[in-house]
Amino acid sequence: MQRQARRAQVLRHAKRIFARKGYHRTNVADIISRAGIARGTFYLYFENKRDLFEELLQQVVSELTVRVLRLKVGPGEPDPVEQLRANLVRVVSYLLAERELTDILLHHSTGFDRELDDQIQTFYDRVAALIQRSLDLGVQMKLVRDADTRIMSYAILGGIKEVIAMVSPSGEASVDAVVEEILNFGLTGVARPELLASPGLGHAHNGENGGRAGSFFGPKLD
Amino acid sequence: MQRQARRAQVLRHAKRIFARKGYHRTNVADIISRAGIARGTFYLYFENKRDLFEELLQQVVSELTVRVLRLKVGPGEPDPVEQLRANLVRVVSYLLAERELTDILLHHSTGFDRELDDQIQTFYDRVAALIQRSLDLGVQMKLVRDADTRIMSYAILGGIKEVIAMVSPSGEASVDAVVEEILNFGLTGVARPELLASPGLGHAHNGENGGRAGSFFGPKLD
Amino acid sequence: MQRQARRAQVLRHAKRIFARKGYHRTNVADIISRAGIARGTFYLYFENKRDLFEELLQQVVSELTVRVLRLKVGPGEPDPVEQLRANLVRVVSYLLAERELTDILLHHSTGFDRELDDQIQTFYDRVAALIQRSLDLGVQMKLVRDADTRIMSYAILGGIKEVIAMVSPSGEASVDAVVEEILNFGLTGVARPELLASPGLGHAHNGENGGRAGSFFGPKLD
Amino acid sequence: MQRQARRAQVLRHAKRIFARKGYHRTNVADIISRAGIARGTFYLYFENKRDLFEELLQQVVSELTVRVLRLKVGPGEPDPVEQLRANLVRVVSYLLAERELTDILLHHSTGFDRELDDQIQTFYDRVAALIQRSLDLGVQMKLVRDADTRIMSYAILGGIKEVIAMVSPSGEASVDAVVEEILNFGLTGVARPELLASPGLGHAHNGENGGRAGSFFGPKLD
DNA sequence: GATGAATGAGTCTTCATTCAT
DNA sequence: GATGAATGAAGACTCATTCAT
Repeated sequence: MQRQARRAQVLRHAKRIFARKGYHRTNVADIISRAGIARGTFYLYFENKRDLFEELLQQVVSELTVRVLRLKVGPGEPDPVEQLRANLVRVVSYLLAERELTDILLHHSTGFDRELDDQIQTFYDRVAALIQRSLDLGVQMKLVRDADTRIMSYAILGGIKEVIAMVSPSGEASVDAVVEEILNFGLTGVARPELLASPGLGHAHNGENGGRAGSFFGPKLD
Repeated sequence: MQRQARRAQVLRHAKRIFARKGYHRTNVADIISRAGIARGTFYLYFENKRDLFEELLQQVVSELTVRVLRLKVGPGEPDPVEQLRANLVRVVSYLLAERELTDILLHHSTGFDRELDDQIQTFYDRVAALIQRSLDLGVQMKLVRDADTRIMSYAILGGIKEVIAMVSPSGEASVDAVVEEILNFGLTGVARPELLASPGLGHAHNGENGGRAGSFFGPKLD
Repeated sequence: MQRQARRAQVLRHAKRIFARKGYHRTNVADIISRAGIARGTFYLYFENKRDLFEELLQQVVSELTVRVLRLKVGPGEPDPVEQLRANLVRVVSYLLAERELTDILLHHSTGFDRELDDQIQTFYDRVAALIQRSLDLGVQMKLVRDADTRIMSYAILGGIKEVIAMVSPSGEASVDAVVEEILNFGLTGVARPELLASPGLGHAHNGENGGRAGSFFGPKLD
Repeated sequence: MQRQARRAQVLRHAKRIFARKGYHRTNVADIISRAGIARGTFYLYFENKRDLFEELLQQVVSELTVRVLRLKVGPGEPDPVEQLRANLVRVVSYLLAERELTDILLHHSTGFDRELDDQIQTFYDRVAALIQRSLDLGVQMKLVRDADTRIMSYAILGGIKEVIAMVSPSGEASVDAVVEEILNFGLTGVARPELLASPGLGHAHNGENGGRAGSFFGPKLD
């Protein structure tokens, strides 16, 4: 287990450097000097640089995969939104806690390899598929409007990624606050709810802002 | 002009290769062999590989910058949503028309250089700021719910990016369809509008159709 | 003759640049941009860069060769020292007038080519041989001490080169002053003549500095 | 020490090649193939080609610097000429022993770099200054004729350089013989001493053996 | 296991020279 | 003759990986 400890130590240092400089600007010399090991030792624990990087990437990916659960419907199951919220809390808290892995995933997980690129893309596709499934469920339950849930799911995924990317670097951010914003946004968009509660987009009630909403969420073109 | 034509030719080929393989896996040999020019010729038109890449990147960035207009409010100005839609149409149609540049921007614009990275980040921040400004405007006009518009703006930006990234490679997407999905999603989220104007979720006022979404868009925990 | 004028123009500009930067740091682009001609035009007048450089070098070399005359002895011939002085005046005045060529010869005429190197070396050897011949003549006439005239000749040559190199860059220097210093030095070295006018080196007369000269120009070891 | 041995090995081979071909015609491939090392190994020990060359150059320069001592005057100090001789013996024996470095210094130490060029020039200027100081001392002691000691010092320096350059390649020169020739030449020039103490040439005092050299070391023209 | 010296394939970049217009 | 775009050989340097100790 000494072996595992060493590996972990190197991974820890490499993680930090990869997060900061990305894969290509990080060289093995950086890693070993930070980790305080010899060049040869590095290759005792990792097949090569790419292998180490891949391991870090798979670490995030699998941690995240574990944290995203399929929504369950049925008697006795928690409210779907609660399930969403719980998913988000698990994901976001991990991402914010593991800022370096997050940075690697969001900023440096692209462009070495068809293989790694695909791996990441597959992960995102899986997440998007889960989101889409939830949406489809919502549509079935008439809770979600009947739109292109595939596009929706990627929009939500992208929103989450970008918010996390934005929030991540700047020190401490409240997981809950971020989750609520994402959740609200994903569910309701930006519009004030009372302006929307009429059939169709843009047929807003006349609210207190005297009819101008009509011109804001105006009629769709299509 | 002969000169400009040559440059354009090289840019065209390089664009394709960079889009496919990214910056690091693309070498000058790839570019020149595709472009059918000699090694020296390349350096006649570009200072170096990075310079060429930067030019492509700045091309997208500046084209997009031009296409995103600040919303204007006031008598005689078009409906804000129309302005949003117009922005989106300009942006999305460009991105879908310039698939390769889009790929470069979305997948390969990170990790060589502090400088280039910053340039891209600055661009995105500018876009997010424009979005946020529109949202703030909406809040003032009581059309947008009063939430963290900064986070919202990044969520929207991220949504757009991810949808474009998903839709771009297939090449079969209609600009209008994509724009409408994004717009609807951004404005109203996923929920059926008539379910929203209820207590519990987010900052919603107490609307008239209380409680129907109770089980799905249920009360926040915090 | 238009052709010769063009050539001369290019040579003039190239001369200045070569003098300043040497052969290797000077590139064809430097020369043509200074000379205001196109790249191709350069090769209309010169076979290549080396050819141009060689021409400049041969220009100095042949000018100098012409200026160094064999000493003539015999009734009616001028005093040998006058002949030396005249040689020096011709050489030095040329070198100081043609500072750029001088710089090229003294600082940048080495290290491209066995051939050019040899050419320069041959030139210097020829000059040294002429000097040696003068010295041998002097020895015959019992005016020059009987030493290794070959070494002497190179010492004189080196002295001249170094003095010219030192004097050359700093603007105007009097040809006559330089010539006299060289001549005096070459003929008499540094010692005060009256301390030497005794047989053998180092058997100085007791001068006004009370005998310490004896210890200064002390007895030779060999 | 293993490291130093390797460095020394590379330096040794590089020295030989640089001496033979100069800086520009020598490429890294030459050096490594001679040294029997791989390309990468070269850069393990030297930052780049210039760095290696600079090191060789500084090696000669500093060895020589150490070997040239300021003349000391005062009771108990050795005879000044002995000190000169000792300096020369140290310098010349080093230069003849290190033929390759000598070649590099004398033939290939010019024209890559303002910086290196300056370094060499500074070295020569320092040596010339030391020589000048000795001469000034001699003037004070009335042992050296009162002439432009600055020019004299460069003349002496140049003489030494040229003699060494001439003598070095053959490899058959005796240090002592060369030193004596240089010393005699520097001190007494070429003239037979007994002919010098006459009016007419240079700054000679009127000595007792007036006029015998009249026809050879005749009156100056100016 | 650990070390770090050695490796060499891979890339970029320069620049003298050519040649079609 | 003049031009300047194009050429490509030559060379420097990097860095992930190997291997003898």
